[in-house]
Amino acid sequence: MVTSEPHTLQEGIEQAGHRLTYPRQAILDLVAQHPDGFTAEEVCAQLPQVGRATVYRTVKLLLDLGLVCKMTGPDGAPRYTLSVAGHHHHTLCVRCGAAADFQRCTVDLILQTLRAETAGVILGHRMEVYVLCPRCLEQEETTSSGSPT
Amino acid sequence: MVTSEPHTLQEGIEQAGHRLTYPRQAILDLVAQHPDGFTAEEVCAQLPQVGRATVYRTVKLLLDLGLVCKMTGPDGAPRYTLSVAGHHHHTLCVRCGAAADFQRCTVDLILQTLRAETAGVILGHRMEVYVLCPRCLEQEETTSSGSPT
DNA sequence: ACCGTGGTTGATACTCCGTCTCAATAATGC
DNA sequence: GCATTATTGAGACGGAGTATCAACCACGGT
Ligand SMILES: [Zn+2]
Ligand SMILES: [Zn+2]
Ligand SMILES: [Zn+2]
Ligand SMILES: [Zn+2]
Repeated sequence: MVTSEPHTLQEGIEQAGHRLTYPRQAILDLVAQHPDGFTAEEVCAQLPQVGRATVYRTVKLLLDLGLVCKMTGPDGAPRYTLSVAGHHHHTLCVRCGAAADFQRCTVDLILQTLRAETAGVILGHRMEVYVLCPRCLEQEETTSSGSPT
Repeated sequence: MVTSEPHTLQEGIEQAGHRLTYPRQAILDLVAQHPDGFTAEEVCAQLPQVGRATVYRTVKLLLDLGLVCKMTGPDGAPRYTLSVAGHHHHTLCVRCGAAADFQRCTVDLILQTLRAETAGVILGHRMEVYVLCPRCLEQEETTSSGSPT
């Protein structure tokens, strides 16, 4: 079992037969430091030495390799986060964007019902739960009671 | 019960105190003819006499009034469809874009679990089911068995 | 019917996000 | 070290939506 489940982004890239170049390494490092998720533009901003095209390409590569997940904010803004194994979805903080996984996907129940009702074929689904994360919630409360401008 | 539940887009617009102008009327008519859903650009294309800005503004207006729903395709492309009363979601054909409602949203079950687990606050959710609609499914089968190029 | 007010329009410029192009560059195998 | 090939990055490009702003039109008051 040499080339099984990659445990790091680097491994994933190399196992897929892609070169681990400097720009990629930089992006991977940055991404790994943001378990809460990130946007492509955030990466661009923090790595001015790396070209925008390369950032987008690398994110897409990670996406194709299943190493990161693509999420959609309330306004449709795309956001990415490190992927975990297995079927899962995310909660997304509407304020800071922090993402968290949740595995329990009882969507299957809904799909079963749908499958029985529709003559078409179900291919997949998307689900996102929008939250105010504990940290932002706390801030919100502090602000509203503290300094009522 | 004079100004209750609007039954047409026109009524909805007027009840909200907005003028029912010609451009709007044209957009509303077109939208009403596309129960399967539509994109803003489709409307633009079919109504060259109406400015793009107006199309986008009107769609946004309908959205704000809750008369249409905004969906997100697998690739993130926005699409709109006439709204129905009550909490619901949509199935979206990945091929032709046709949208259909489904009311049964057992997402609540998931949310209950999440609520118990998280210290944050759940504000909302998004869910879309991607399908190959009956019509497209049929075509697919016909094509693959009929002309194997 | 006329006028004034304010909502509405639409051409255009602009922003944002992401992709494409293509010559220069870096990694790899020999 | 050299050829081969993947990768890079500056900049052009494209699609989607918004901002601007002068012209316009619907409507209420007279
Ligand atoms: Zn937060
Ligand atoms: Zn699921
Ligand atoms: Zn279809
Ligand atoms: Zn729901």
